Parts: sequence; structure tokens; C-alpha cells
Amino acid sequence: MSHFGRTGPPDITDTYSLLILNITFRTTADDLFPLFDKYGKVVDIFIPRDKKTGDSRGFAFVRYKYADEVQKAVDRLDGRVVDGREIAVQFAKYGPNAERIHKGRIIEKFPDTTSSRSPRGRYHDDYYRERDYRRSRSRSWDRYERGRSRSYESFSPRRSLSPYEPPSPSKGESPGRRSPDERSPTPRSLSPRERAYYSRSPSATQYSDEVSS
DNA sequence: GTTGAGCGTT
Repeated sequence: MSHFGRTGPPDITDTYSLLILNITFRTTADDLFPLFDKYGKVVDIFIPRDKKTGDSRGFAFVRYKYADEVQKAVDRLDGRVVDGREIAVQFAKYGPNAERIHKGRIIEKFPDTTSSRSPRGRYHDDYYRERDYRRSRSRSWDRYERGRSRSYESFSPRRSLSPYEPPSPSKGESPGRRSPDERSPTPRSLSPRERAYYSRSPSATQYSDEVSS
């Protein structure tokens, strides 16, 4: 009785999705099933896990059958301590296919797009702009990188820091070789040398030392 | 073997 998630999504049309956050990395659907099933009829439980390691990502999805039950579960299991960790139960906002969800219910039906809303009727992208959920495995690195970024400012770099001033294209570069993507007046791509300088890779430091030598 | 803001699969 715990083949939840083993197969594809059964039917999420008449079910309410619940998101469980802050759970331990060892908590499985079997541990959440008896907990959530006690407060309502659990249709399905799914916990995203890695394909290689198989470890949970720290959150799970619980689908109930009725709204009153899901609401009760949120009010009851939200803040509950599971496996020694406090879990956070809340309504799911997005669906498996990036569908909009309201109060746990999936709303793949647009209110009005080609009826009498806009004559153009091409604003579907507004609902799918949330696909930019670029999540990082560890946020700690972000802070580390940020802290390092501040260092090079007072590190007295020999090269100009102006991002708007390219190193020196000179004649050594073939004009014909220039990528057609440089149509942007603001070149975001830095030279391989500058990139290595900003990079946190230790090889960059070694490179610097070698040049100094 | 570690971690900790978030939004999902046959």
C-alpha cells in the first residue's frame, strides 16, 4: 500500500494537491501516508527524488480528494513535527505540468483569453512564465560567490573593471568570426581570462600565479 | 555519511 509515485499521475483533475515542505530527507511517502490519511482521503502521495542517488529532495506532494479534508490537513499537519523535523503543509501553487493551482485545485482553464478580454488573445505566456524555477542544490554557494565578488573590487585588478569596455579586440580577432549573437550592444560574455578571474575555481588562481611568474 | 529554500513523476 505504498505504491504512490511508482506510476504516473492518476487523476489530478478532481483532487487537491498539497505541498509538504521542510520534511526530513529520509521521510518517505509511507511515513506521510498514515499521517495525512488520518485527516482525509489521500488519493496519492509523491515525493520527488534524485534519479541517481534516490534521495528525497525534502518535500512531498499529497493529494486529497476533497477540499475540506485538505484544508483540515493543512491546519492540522502544518507545523507538525515529523521524524524530528517540523514540516510545512501548504496548498500547491503549481502543477506537474506547470499548471496553475488555486487552493490546491488545478486550474488549467483560463478565465478568458480569446473571448472578450483582449482582441489579440495571445497572453498565454503570462501563465507559463513561472517555468523559471531554477533551483540550486545549495544556496550556500551563492553567498560564497557573492562574497568573493566583493573581493576582486578591492583586489586592485590590473585590468579594467568596466564591463562595457572590451579588453582589446584589436586586429588579432577575425571580424568575420564574430558570432551573430553579438547583436546586443551590451556584451555579457567576458573574455575567457576575465571569466577565469571571476571564477571561484582554484585553477584561476594558479593561472594568475603562472602569469606573474 | 553532509544540505534546508522551494513546487511534482509513469
